[in-house]
Amino acid sequence: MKMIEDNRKPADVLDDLYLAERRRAIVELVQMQGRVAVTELSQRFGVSEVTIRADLQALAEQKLLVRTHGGAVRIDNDLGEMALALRRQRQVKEKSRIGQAGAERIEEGDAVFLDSSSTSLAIAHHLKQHRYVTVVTNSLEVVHELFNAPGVDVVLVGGVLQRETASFVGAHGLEEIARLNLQKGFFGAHGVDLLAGLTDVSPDEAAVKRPIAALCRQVIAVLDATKWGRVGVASFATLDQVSVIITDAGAPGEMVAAVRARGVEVATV
Amino acid sequence: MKMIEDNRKPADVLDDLYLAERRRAIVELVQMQGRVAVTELSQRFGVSEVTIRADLQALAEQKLLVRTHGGAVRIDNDLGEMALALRRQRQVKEKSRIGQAGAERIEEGDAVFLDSSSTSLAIAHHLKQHRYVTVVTNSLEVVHELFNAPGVDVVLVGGVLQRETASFVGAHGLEEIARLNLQKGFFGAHGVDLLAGLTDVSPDEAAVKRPIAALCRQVIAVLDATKWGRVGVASFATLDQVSVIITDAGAPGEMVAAVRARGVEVATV
DNA sequence: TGCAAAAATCGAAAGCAAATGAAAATGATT
DNA sequence: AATCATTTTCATTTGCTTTCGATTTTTGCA
Repeated sequence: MKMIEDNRKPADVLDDLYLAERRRAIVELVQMQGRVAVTELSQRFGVSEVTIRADLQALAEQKLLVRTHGGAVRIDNDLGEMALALRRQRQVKEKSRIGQAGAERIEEGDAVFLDSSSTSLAIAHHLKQHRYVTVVTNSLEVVHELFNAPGVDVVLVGGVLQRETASFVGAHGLEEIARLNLQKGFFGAHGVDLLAGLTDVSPDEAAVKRPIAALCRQVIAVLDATKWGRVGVASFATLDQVSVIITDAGAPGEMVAAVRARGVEVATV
Repeated sequence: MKMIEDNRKPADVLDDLYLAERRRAIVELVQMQGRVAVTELSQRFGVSEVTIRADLQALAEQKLLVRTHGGAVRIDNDLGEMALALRRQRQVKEKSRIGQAGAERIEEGDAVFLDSSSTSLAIAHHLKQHRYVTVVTNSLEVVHELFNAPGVDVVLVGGVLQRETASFVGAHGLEEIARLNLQKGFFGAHGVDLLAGLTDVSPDEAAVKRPIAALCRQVIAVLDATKWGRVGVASFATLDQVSVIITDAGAPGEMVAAVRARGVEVATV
């Protein structure tokens, strides 16, 4: 079914632009919207479709956009493909209030660690507006998320690429990280348990997190309710190391109470 | 009504001043309004349109504005992102062929280094089909390119993110890299010179490449023709360290001969 | 599904008015 | 008289539109 747009909007029509102005505007539009139609542009700028086609062809030759039938689309930017490959996890990011709560605990001047969990990614998303923050991470997605956040310095812990988690393992360059004075470290985990502490399903991931957790003044675990009581194969931090657990409503009351009794702050958002 | 200026021109120099003043005013107008029309300027300054056109042409040659039909618009010094995208598009064909030639030198089982140059990215592109290859890099784009190449193991050299080049600097984790037995290292460069060797414009980048170049059995420089004879601020390898230079037709013959005389293989694609 | 008709989109060519540049003429200043 | 900014004149170019036949995509129907 086709959507019929009622475009009776004379106010939106940009008339009498110079060629260069119109083409600049087209590039801007295509950057913003991702796609434009010849008809739409023709109406908006008050010129014929032939003229718009000439514009699009010229702009396509300058690699400023990609021509398609009926219009044009944004040029495939460097990191767009990766975003596509990892789209599933990104949707989660939008909804997470845990990320917001985590970001609120980060102050100007802080140096923090974010691991490769989806909750860390959510924190990174909410960090974009911050300034004078240094983020240390082993997550490719966190780097991607913060690539356009000029106020945030990003330090990536190198290593071998794990494609499943888009992260790097192998503990490369820990000596340099150790000099960084990390105030807070945010760790997702597969499970939290009184005995096993924070655990991960991947021993490699755990091997990266373990020494970094030891470096952080505060270890902050970010866990949704389902993680309570679960245990993964590899522990990377004991409960004694953990300062704060950020979780959502639905965390089992007895476990929360037990954890609090061990001196861990539990924040529910 | 015509505006008549009472111009008792007192001295010879003031004659030029009036012209210069009008042009300065035009530049100011264009900066403020974003756009000006020839007719509008003609009326405002009380001179003919031909004169205004001469003004606009002169100002356009000085890059103080952009000429259009009927007027002129402000110079667009907007997105650095776009500039980056454009820079990346330059000489695509040549770089692709250089990348192909570089990729052909990589065999099964090899461990190679790729730096954060666009030619290295081209090599990565042609490496996608290879198997049992390990790529060490400090380039975010190389990682991205190889993310969906399951036959290629990727090791990222960590460090501080440089957004302009999408690379990581700071020499994190070089000890681990040193254990890797790198057969070949591919290095783009800002210039190649008999005395300075391979040079880069960024000291930080050079600081990463220098120790890695020292680790590689073979240092292979990948350079398009424009790089010959240029020198950047920071050297990262002497010519003696270089085994092969891959370049395109158009490299200056004398320099190529001189480099060959120094025992460096030069491959032209 | 599959295929043909219909609709949308496209490129080339022709036409037109505004804008342009080149060259000669004007005019002011020295 | 000489110079130089400016103007006038005019043939040419540019930007745009309209038209029309050729494509491509979508739709309708089996």
